[in-house]
Amino acid sequence: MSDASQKREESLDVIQRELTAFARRARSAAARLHPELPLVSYTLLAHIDEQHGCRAADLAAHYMLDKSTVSRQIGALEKLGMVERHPDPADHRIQVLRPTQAGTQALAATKASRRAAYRERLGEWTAHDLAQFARYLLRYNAAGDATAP
Amino acid sequence: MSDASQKREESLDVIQRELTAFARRARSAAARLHPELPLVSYTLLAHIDEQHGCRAADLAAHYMLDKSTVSRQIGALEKLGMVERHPDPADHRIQVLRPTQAGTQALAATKASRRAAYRERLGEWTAHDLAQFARYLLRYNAAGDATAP
DNA sequence: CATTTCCGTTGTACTATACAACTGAATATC
DNA sequence: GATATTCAGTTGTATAGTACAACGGAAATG
Repeated sequence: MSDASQKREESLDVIQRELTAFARRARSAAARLHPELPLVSYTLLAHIDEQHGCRAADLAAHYMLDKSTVSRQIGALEKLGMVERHPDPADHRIQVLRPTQAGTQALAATKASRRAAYRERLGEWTAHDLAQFARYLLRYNAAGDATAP
Repeated sequence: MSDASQKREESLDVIQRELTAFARRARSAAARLHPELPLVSYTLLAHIDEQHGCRAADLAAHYMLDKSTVSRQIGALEKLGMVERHPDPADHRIQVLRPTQAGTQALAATKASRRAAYRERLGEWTAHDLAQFARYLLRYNAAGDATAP
């Protein structure tokens, strides 16, 4: 194996290991830091908000979740008063999901507290390094959803 | 807010969002690609292997898992014949965990298949970008285990 | 129409996880 | 040296998140 491709392999191994380590820790850390709005709910709620309303099937597709999982998660969010289901007049099979005011607020609060945590954690980084890291992550995630990790 | 710190905030948001997206997908993708050795078991087994034997408490600390969780995971790995527990003669409280031959093999196989997936996914990247990305991930993960995401 | 396909719910089961209570072993304190 | 404390691991119990399968109603397609 050439020297260059040797280096590539090493980098790949590091990326694999570190991303996996991150994934392994993400949930517990999120649960600890934001008990009021669990990671999964947060993620779904954020997506609903960004899309300005969407269907359960969209969430399932986007996050590779079973529709039953999404259905229950939405149920939980509804019980918390964070989302509302609006029947679509044009197609009675569809429910359009929208964040309630409480949902929007909770989302903003969680987003702010997460941002603060990241700001602290990455406080030593230069703006250039942050921008580079963000760019790499975007590129990585865009590279095909089905291949990780 | 200054222009520079505006940029910082944007990068932080991207990093937060992309890492979260990754974490959300990691489990299902791993389960799909490697049904024979689940993500958690794989991770623990890999750590045991890299450390050339370690204690359950080390695993718990490193992955921020409860010791009961580790205990059960190790139990599962043992039942699969992938790890052995060796009592430490110097301290009878301690069990040194070691991969069995079967464990080492399964680990190698899974590692190879993951590496192949990564190689394909990141095939377009230059060696330099891979190295940079790996560096950032290492730095990120080293920056304090308790703050993410 | 009849069939198929789509959207969502519900029943059931499994995995990963945490917390608490416990056992046994080593260390510290008096 | 006896007692108390701390440490390593197990087990009981509970919970969250998830998948798969079976279903119901609604729409699209033949």
